[in-house]
Amino acid sequence: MEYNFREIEKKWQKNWEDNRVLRVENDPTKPKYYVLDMFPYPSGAGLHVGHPLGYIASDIFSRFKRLKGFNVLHPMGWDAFGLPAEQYAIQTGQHPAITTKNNIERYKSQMNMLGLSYDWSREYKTSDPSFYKWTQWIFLKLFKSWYNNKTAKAEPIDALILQFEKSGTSGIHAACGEELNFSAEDWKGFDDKKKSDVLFNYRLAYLSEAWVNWCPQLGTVLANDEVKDGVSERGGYPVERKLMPQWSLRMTAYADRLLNDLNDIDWSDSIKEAQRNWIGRSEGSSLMFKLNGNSDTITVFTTRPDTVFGVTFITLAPENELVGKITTEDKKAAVEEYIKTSKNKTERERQAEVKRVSGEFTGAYVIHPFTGKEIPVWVGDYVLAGYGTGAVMGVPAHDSRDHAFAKHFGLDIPMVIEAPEGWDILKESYDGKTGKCINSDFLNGLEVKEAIKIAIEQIENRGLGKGKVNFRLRDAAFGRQRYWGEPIPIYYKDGIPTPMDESELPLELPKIDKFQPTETGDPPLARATDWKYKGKYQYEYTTMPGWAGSSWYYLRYMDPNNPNEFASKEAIDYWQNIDLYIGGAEHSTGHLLYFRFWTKFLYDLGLVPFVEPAKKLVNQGMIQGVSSFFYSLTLSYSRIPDGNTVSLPTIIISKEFYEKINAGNLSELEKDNLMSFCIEQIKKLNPNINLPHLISPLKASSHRVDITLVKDDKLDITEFKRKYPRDDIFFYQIAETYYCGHEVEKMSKSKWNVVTPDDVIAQYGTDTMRMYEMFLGPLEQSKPWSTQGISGVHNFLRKFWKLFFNEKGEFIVGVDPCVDPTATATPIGAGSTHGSTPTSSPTTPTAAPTPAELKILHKTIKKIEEDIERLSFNTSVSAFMICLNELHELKCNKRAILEPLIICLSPFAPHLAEELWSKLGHSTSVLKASYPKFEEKYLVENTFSYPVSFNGKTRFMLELPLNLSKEEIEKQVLSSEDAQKWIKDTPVKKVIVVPNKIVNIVV
RNA sequence: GCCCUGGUGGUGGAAUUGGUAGACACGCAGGACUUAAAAUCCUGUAAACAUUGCGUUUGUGCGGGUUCAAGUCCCGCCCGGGGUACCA
Repeated sequence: MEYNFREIEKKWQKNWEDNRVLRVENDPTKPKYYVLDMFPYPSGAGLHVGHPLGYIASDIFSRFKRLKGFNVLHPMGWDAFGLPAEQYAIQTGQHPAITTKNNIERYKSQMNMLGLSYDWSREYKTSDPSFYKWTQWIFLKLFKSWYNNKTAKAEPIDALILQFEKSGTSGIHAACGEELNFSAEDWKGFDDKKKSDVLFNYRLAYLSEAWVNWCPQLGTVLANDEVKDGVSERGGYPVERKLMPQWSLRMTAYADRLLNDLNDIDWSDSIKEAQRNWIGRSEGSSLMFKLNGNSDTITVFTTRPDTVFGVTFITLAPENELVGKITTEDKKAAVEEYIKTSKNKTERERQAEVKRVSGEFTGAYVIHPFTGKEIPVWVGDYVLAGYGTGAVMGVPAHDSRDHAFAKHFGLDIPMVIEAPEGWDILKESYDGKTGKCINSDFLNGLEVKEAIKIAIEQIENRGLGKGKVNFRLRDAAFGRQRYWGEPIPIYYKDGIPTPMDESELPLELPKIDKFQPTETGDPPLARATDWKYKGKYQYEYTTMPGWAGSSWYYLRYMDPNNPNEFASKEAIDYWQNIDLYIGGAEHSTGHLLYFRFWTKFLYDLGLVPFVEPAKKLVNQGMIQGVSSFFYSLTLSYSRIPDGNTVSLPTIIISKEFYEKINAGNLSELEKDNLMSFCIEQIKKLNPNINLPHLISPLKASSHRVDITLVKDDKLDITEFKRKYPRDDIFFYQIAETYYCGHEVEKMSKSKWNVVTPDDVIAQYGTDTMRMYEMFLGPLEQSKPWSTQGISGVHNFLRKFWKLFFNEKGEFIVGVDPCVDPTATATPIGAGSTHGSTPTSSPTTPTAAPTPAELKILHKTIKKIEEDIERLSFNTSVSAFMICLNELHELKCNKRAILEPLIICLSPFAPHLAEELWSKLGHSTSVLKASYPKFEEKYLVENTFSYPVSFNGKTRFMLELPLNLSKEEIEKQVLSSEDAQKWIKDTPVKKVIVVPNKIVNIVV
C-alpha cells in the first residue's frame, strides 16, 4: 500500500476537528505547560514558508509535552488592529474589519493545513469588543495608578490624592514628568483643571505636551520602536519631531525592574542585550551651573563628574526652554534662526548630519561651580531634548562629541585625565575610563573610578546636584491619530480628560464614512456623528497603538470567553506565565518590552502572581527568499533630429555581459557586435527611422523575475514569453538556456521570491513539510529557502511507512498481545483490529525483539526526548533517519519496536503517525498516548571501542572491556600490535587514559 | 562606530561538558533491477599525494597562544547577518 499522504492528512485533520481532540481544559489535576507562538498580524499576502518555522517547532514541542503527561495550552489568536488594513481601507473604502476577517480565514486555513494542534475554541482577535474591553480596562487601571518609588510598585492614584490633601508633595517619591513642589494648601487651592494637570504628572497613563515622532504620510504619531533610520517601520515614510498633546504610558517607571528581571528569565543573550541597550541605564550625577548675572541655573546630567574641571562650555538642546530665556539680545536672531532650521529637519536629515557639527552661541555664561570661571553657553542639536536634562557640560578632551563641537567652534580643549603616552588631545579626545586625574584640584591623582565617587560626594555636599541614574528608555507614546485601533475610554468634560467607568466598557469603535483625518486635521474618529459620552461629552479621538492588545493577550487564552474578568483568578493561577514563547526576533525591543511592562503592572495590582510573562523565549530564524534576476541593456538615444518618438527594445543579455558592461570590461569587438544587434532590433521596431544615435558607454541593469519561472537559475523562456507576450523583447546571444542571477533577500511579494507552504504541501504533504523545515538547520538560525534535500525527508517517511507493509502491500505488523511498551494510556483493544486486517508474515512481526533492536529503539527514544527538550529539532530528524536505516538493515518490523516509535515520531509527522497508530488497532488518537519510557538497560555495553591517538592524532581503534582500570587499559593499549607499530623505537613519554572516551599516547 | 550573532566538504548541516571532525541528508559517481526510463536497492564520496594494496600529509575564516588533546578555551585580526545610532 502506497503512502498516500494527501488522503491521510485530510482524513486526520478532519478527525481532529470533528472529535475535538485538541481541546484543552483547565484541569488542575494535571501539570500544566503553556506553549505560545507570537500571534500574527494577518496580512493580505498569507503565510509564506518562513512563517511556519516557529509554528511547527512550537507544535512539535506541545505535542511532545502532551505525550509526557502535561496539560498543554497551545492557542492561537490574531493581532487584528493595525496600519495595513487601515491603509487599504483609505485606498479602497473597504472596512478594515472585513479585510481583517478575510485575511484571518486564509491564515487559519493555512495553519490547519500545517497540522498545527491549536485549540481553536480559545481563538479571539484583538479587534473584538469582547477582547478590547479588557485592553481598555487595563488602560483605565494605568490611568488610575501612579508609581511609588519608595515601594517600587504601582499604587492607586486616589491614595496619592489623599496624600496631597494631607501634606502636599512632601515625602512623596514618585515616578513623574517633573519634580513638583506644593503644599496641602496649594493643592486645595487648585481648580479642577489644575488638579487634573498635576495628576497627569504622576499617572501611569497620562496626557501631556510631548515631543513625538510625527509621520505626516501616515497621519499619526509613532513610538520609538516603530521608527527605524528616521523613517516609519511600516511604509518607510519620513518622520519628524513635533510637540503635541499626547497620551503616553509611564514605562520609564519600570525601567529598573525591566532591566533587573532580565537576569531571571531564560531568553537568548542577544534579546536580553538588545533590551538592556534599549533601556540604556547609566549612572552619573546631576550638576547645577549658575548663570552669570542671573538667578537661573542650568542643570546637566553627566556620567563623568570626574572630568568636571575640563568643562569649557555648556550645550543646550534647541528645544530646551532655557534657550529663549538666556539668549542675549545681540545673539537672538542667530539663535532663533538656528532653532528654526534644526526644528524643521526630519529625523532622517538630523541623523544623516550626525557628522556635521552645528550650533550657535547664546551670549550667556555660567559660573563653573568649582573654579568660578565663566563658561559660555551654546545651543547645539547634538544634544537631545528628551534625554537627561536636555543640557550637557562640554568636556572636549574626554568626550568625542564635545571634542568635535569644540574643535569646530575653536573652544579650549584642556586635558584633565591622563591619556596614554603620545596621545594628541587636539586631534582626538580620550574617552577611556582609566587614568589619573590631572589639573583637577581635589581630584588630582585619583583614578577615574575613585574620582567619580569623590566628585559626586563633593557635588552633593555643596548642594550642586546629586548622584542619579538615567535611562535611555522613553515613555511609550500611546495615542494614534488613526481609526483601526482600540478607542481610548476617555471623554472630555469641561476640558478635563475624564475616565469612563469600568462598568461602561467596552467603548466600541463608532461607524464612520471615511477613514481619513477630517478636513480640520482631527483624527478619523472625529468623523463619527453623535458619538458622545452620554450624548454630551466629546470622546478622545485618538486610538491605542497596535501593541496595546499584544501586551496582555497571552492572559486571555487562559479564559477566553469570560465576560466578567480579563481572565479568572483560577485560570491564571493554574496556567501561570508562558513556559515557552516562540516568535521572530524583530519584536525584541517593541512588543517584548511592553509585554513585560504590562505584566509587571498587573502584578503590582495583584492581578497576576508572576512578574515576567514568559519564562523561556526562543526566536526562530528568518527564512529568506532567493530572488532571481535577469539583465538587460539600458538603451538611450541622443536627440533625434526630426523629433519623432522611438520605440525602445528590451535587450536581454547574459549575466556575464551584464557584469562585463558594468565593470567596463567589454572588448571593442563585443561592443560592436552588441551595438549592431541593438540597431538591428531598433530598426525592426522603427522601420521608418534613420540610424538612431546610440549613446555609449553602454549601461545595463538587473531586474527581478518571478521565481516560479526559474528553476536552478535556469529561466523558463517559453513561460517567460507567454507571461510577457511582447514583440520588443530580444535575447542577445542566448540560444536555449538563460541563466539568471540570484540573491538572498527577505521573502516578500514585492521581490517576487515568495514560496508558500501550500505549494510544498501539495507536492510532498504536510508531514514532509513539517519535518523538512525542522531538518533545515537549527531553529534560531536564518537561512534561505531551498527545497534541495526535501526528497530526503520525504523518502524517510515513505520508507518508514513501508516498514509496516510487505511486498504485496499488506499491513504486516500484527497485534501482539504480550508486548505493549506504551502501556498506560492506551491499552490495545483485545482482538479489535480497527482499520486494516493484520496478516501473518514470514518475518514474524510479532516475535520478541532482539537486544540489537531494543538498543536501536531506546537509543532513539532517549535522543528524541533530549533533542526536543533543547529544541534541537534538526538533529532529532537525523536521529529518526539513523534509527530507520538501522531497523531497515535488520529488516525489523516488529510491533514492539515500531509501535513506540510511532509515538516518538507523532509530534513531527502527526498524520502519518495517526494513520499507522489506527492501523495497529488503536481506536483513540495517538495524541492521547504516552511517550515511551526510556530503559537504560538496553543500552548497556560491556566493551568500548577506544580511539587510540598519538600526539593527539587518532591512529586506530581498540575494543576493550568496560571494567578495566586505567592502568590495565594503558597496558593493553601499549602491548597491542597497532600501538607497537606506531611506537617503534621512540620512547613513550606519557599515556593519557580517559575511561570510555579516549587513549592518547605522547611520544 | 558600538553591541549581539555566525564563519566546518560541491550544498544544508552534525560534533550537547576540551576527547574519533564531517553524523544525517542533498548532490554527484559507479553498480543491480529494467527492452529502456522512472521508482527502488547496493557501493563510493573532505582535499592533496600515492594507488596494486597498505597508506601519507593537510584540513573547521586568518595569525598567534594554552593543553597530552582545540571546531570547542584565551589574545589579535578578516568577512557575512541582525540590532542600535549623537543617550552626555
